[in-house]
Amino acid sequence: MAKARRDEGGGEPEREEAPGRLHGAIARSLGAAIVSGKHQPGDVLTNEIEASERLQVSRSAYREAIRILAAKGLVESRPKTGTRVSPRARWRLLDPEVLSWFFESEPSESFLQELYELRMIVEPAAAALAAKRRDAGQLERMRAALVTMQHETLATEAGQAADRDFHDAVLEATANGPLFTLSSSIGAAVRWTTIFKQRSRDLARDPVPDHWKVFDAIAAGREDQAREAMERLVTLALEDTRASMTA
Amino acid sequence: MAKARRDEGGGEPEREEAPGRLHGAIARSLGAAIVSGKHQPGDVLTNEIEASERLQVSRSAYREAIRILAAKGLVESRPKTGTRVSPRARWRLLDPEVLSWFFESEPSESFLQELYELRMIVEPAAAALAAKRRDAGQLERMRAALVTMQHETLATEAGQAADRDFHDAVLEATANGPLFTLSSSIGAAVRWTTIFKQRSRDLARDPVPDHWKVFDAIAAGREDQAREAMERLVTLALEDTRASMTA
DNA sequence: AGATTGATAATGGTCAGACAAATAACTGTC
DNA sequence: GACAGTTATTTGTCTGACCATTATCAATCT
Repeated sequence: MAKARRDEGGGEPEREEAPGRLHGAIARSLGAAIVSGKHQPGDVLTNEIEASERLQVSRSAYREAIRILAAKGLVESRPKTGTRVSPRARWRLLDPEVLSWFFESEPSESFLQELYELRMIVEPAAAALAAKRRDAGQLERMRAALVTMQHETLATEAGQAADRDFHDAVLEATANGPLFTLSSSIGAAVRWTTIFKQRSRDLARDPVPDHWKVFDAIAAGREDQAREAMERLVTLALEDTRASMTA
Repeated sequence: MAKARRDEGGGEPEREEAPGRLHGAIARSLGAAIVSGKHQPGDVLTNEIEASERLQVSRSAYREAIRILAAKGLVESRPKTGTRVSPRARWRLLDPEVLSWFFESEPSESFLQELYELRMIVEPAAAALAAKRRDAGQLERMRAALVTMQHETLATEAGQAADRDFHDAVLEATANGPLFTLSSSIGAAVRWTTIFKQRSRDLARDPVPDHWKVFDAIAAGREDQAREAMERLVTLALEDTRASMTA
């Protein structure tokens, strides 16, 4: 009899999404607490025995979580001293997971600003490279993304995903592995642009035409034009975001 | 009963300077094997029991190593399927440790090229930002680095460290956290420039004057000038490296 | 035959408790 | 007061067991 594969029918208060692996969940929770400032750099975490007891998990699960955080530069462990939060300069701020932990609670305005600055540096250059190296498949992916974006508008999740996908495709078309790694960071900035704009109900400017200009330049192989078009796009996005933030 | 084993019964040449934590050593060894292509994306690693037995370590130590690699996007574990090497697009290529694993064996020429491309995008922009925001302490750090560099030349370790420190200080002076994160990547590229140049004994061009030009512009607060000076510096470094590589 | 369902087995995931190693802090000595 | 040895605390590692997930394949039903 069709055993429910997914039934969480108990009286439990609905948990979030998939709890996934235990160590992952612990890492996420602790990581979010760190990047949000609940645990500040220099703070010493409660020792493994107590911590694992409090969380009702085994010490090994807790330790694996700590290893994850350490791998991302958030904490450092030493015998006798314990595990302490590392100075912010060592955090891997561009790691996708770290980024996502940042955005679990609302990130600070200054952090968003810094991400935008990075975008402004990276994306125009990426667009120029993409104009030089894009292949047919990548062009098609960009085109499809923009079509979807136009259809769905940024009000739907599908539209927003298409937006991110476009920027992702541009990065990919640079054929530069390290550069492509920044995709998640760019994506995070893009996502929050939309969120802020939605929030203020200020959808005055339609971003799609700006995107098409970038696309056209990349398709035509015009590097400088692509760079400039992307620069305009990011500048406008930043302006919109800033306007929505202060509002 | 085997007690804690630290002896070298097998004869594996692991005589480096890595007496650190065991899980860290395992992660490093496996990570290096992955980025060097010894284990290719899609490959399934031998299961935890066998792997830990072969390495003569406990399963927990091995698992913590795997967690580290997973946190850096190099592998993915699932029950029944096992742990497999992730597609390259998920690797955190800008993570300092991943980078260092890359450089444990000689990295491919194309990878170095990509890092240079990133440098060319990031560093000029960073220099411009630094010109706008640098404080006295950061300026002094840059100056001191260049003085050391001049004294020691790039033939000594101290001189090379000073070189990296200069570039690091510039990144720091941007007052942009995410951007500063790229310091290790830039540093890796800088380091290899020197290695290649040393190798070919072709120390024709003295890089110090180029550095001073960047410094002067940053000290003077001239953004455009700083950007251009840094652009020249990186371009020349790339040329030198390319020349040494083909030689 | 084809699709669906159920059992099987392989693997990672978690747990428990013990001992080892490192080291900050303390203590006694000179 | 400086130094050396001791101690206590914490992470690090080990062992062995059991749980959870899921790809695979066989049995069943349509």
